[in-house]
Amino acid sequence: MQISSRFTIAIHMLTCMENFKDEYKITSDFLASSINVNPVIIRRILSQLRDAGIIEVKRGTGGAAVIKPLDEITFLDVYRAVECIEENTLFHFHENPNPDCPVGKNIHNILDDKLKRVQDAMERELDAITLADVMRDLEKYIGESRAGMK
Amino acid sequence: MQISSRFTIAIHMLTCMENFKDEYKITSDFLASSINVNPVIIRRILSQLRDAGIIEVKRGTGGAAVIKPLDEITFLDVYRAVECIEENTLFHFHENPNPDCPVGKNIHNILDDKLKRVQDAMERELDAITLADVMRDLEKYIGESRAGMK
DNA sequence: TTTGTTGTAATGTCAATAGTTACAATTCCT
DNA sequence: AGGAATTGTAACTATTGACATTACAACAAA
Repeated sequence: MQISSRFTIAIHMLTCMENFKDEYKITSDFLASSINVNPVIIRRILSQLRDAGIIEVKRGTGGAAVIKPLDEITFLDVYRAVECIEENTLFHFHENPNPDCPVGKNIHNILDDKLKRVQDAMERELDAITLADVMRDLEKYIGESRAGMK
Repeated sequence: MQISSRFTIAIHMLTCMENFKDEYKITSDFLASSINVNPVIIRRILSQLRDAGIIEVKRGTGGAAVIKPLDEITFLDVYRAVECIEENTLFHFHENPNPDCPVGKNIHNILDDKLKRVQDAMERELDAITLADVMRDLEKYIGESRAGMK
């Protein structure tokens, strides 16, 4: 099973919001056309990012904007905002191991700390990457394509 | 989205196969009763573990057994055996970013190495845990419950 | 040949993702 | 005040993957 595309869509959205903030009004339609998904998908994720305190969204008049310093928005923040996952549930554990079997009785206790180690390792890495890193790379790519056009 | 329970089931299966290898014939029905899932689920995972070279399964007469040293069976081996995931696909990327947008055009290039870092971190940790660790903990728990019975 | 078992196909149920239409609520502009 | 653009959300559908279940052919040993 994969982590849903909501995560990469959310990163894409934030990158657009930052990159185009001075040129365009950032509406769900605008974002939808860069990402190529339905505007309603975008609005749902906008709400999740807003609830996480990462962006603000203007009703009526429209427009969304990042409200946190980019180097304080980690991939983990975005992951937690859009992925409906509770703590310690990256792995789906089979529900009803047989309590009358010595293995079935103890398997949960045995595995829990090990699975947590794995999830922690992943989240540590997510926490070490920020939107500022993404913007830096974007400018590099855009700069290169400009140079190529000369 | 979560990693499917096939993974914890597979670890449970291997633990049972090792723990009961001298006492019982390890059939899919036997494993199913410890894990509390349908025997057909077990047989499918048995096939995957066999294809990965971790166990052997006897047709006709029945019985499955681990054929690798426990400390050489890592969680990553099991994960790869049962999780139908290709390399670098932990994250589901949205398919059609707009190539006419500077962000849409570059977002894949920008994110790919960062997502790979996250997946690598997770796999490194999975690679550091082996079935031998699980068996060691199991014996500890079983020992304690025996002591408690005195 | 009987028995117990594996391997696998076929089918069903359920949950989550993702797409879409529709529209009330909101806000700005004139 | 009225109109235009936009957000927030409900409702519905389609698709996919997980997991459960029944059924049975293939197989191996007693």
